[in-house]
Amino acid sequence: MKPKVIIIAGPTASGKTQLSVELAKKINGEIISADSMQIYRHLNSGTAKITEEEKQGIQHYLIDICDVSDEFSVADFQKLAYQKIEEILQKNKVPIIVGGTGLYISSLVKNMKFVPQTDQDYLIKENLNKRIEELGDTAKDVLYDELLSIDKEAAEKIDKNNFKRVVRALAMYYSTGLTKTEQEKKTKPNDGKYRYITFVIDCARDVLYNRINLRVDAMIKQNILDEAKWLLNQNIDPKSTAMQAMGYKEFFPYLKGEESLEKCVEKLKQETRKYAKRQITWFKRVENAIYINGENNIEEKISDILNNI
RNA sequence: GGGAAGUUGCCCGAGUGGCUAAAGGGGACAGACUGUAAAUCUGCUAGCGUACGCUUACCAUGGUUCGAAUCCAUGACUUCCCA
Repeated sequence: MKPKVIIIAGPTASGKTQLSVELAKKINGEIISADSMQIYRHLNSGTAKITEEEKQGIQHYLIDICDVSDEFSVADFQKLAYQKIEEILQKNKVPIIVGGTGLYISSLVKNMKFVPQTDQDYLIKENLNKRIEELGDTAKDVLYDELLSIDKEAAEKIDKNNFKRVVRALAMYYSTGLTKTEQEKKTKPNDGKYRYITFVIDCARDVLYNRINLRVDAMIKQNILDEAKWLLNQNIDPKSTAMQAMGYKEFFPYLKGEESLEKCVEKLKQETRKYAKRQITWFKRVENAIYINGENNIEEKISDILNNI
C-alpha cells in the first residue's frame, strides 16, 4: 500500500493554518507548505505566514526558503516537496501538505512530469523575448500562429490573448524538442508513489469574505506597511513573483504618495476576495476531494478528517 | 437672491433624434489553468422565453416627433461661481 499523504487545501483565510497544526499534533504529522508566496523570507504579515508560536513545535517545510529576488517554479516546488515527503515518511510521521496554491498541489497529486531545465533554456527565453520586442504589436498573432503550427492541440486550448501561456508553450518546444502536448502526455494520473487524501475547506462565501476583511484589517495593525516598504526598496523586477504578492503591491501607491491608505486597504481586500474566488474555482475541480465545513469548530473539523483517513 | 454645469445600468463613465438594452472601464458572478500561479486569461451582467421575440429602462412629470437617453417646459436633487 502506498504511503498516505494528507492535503489540506482551501481559499485564503479559510483556516488552513490552525487546522493543519491541530491535525499534525493529533496524528504525528509534519507540514509541507504549498504556498507560492510563503516561500519568501521577510514576507510575513502580508502572506499570513505562520508564526513560531503558532507552529506549536510542529515542523514546517518550504517556508522561508527563498529571497524575494529568487526565481522559483512549480517544478522546484514539486521536487522539494517530494524530498520533504520522503524525509517525513522516513521518520514515520505523516506528511501534511497545506496551502492555497492550486497548481503546486496539483503538481503532486497528478504527479506532473517536468522536463529538467537546461542551460539552453535561458537563451531560448531571451531569444523569444527579443523576438517579441521586434515583432511589437504583431507578436501576439505571429506567436500564436507559430504555436498553432507546431502544437495545434495546445494552441487550441490556450486562449490567444493569454500571451504568457502561448510564449511558454513555445519555449517548452524550443528548449526540449517536445511540444507541450507531448510533454504533458508523460504525466499519468495515479502513477505517483503516494496516496493523497485531499481535504478542501469549504466556507460560505459571505463568511469567507468577512474573514478576509477582518484579516486585512488585522494585518494593517501588524507591520505589513514596513514589510511593503522594505520590499519596494529591494528594487527587484516589478514583474517578479514576490513583487506580485498581495498585501504588498497594493501598498506601493500609498508608499509612493500616490494614493490614500484607505483606498489601498480597500483594494487589498477586494483583490484578496478575487483571489479567494479563483482558488475556490480551482479546488472545485480536484478529484475525490473531501469537503470540510469551514464554519465548524476545530474539533469537528479534526474529527471529520480523522474519519476519512 | 442671481448665474453656470450636471443627474445614464451595481459603480465610474461615453453617448446629442432612429444603426441604443445603451461604448469603455471597474465590481459581482461563472469558468480555464503543467515551469512568474497571490500570476495570466475567458465568458457573463434589466426581466421573461430554447429561439425570431416580447416587456420595462437613461432623476420625475408633461410636451414636440412616425420615432427621444438624446429636443422643449416645469419640478426635484447635486456641484461650482457671483451676491
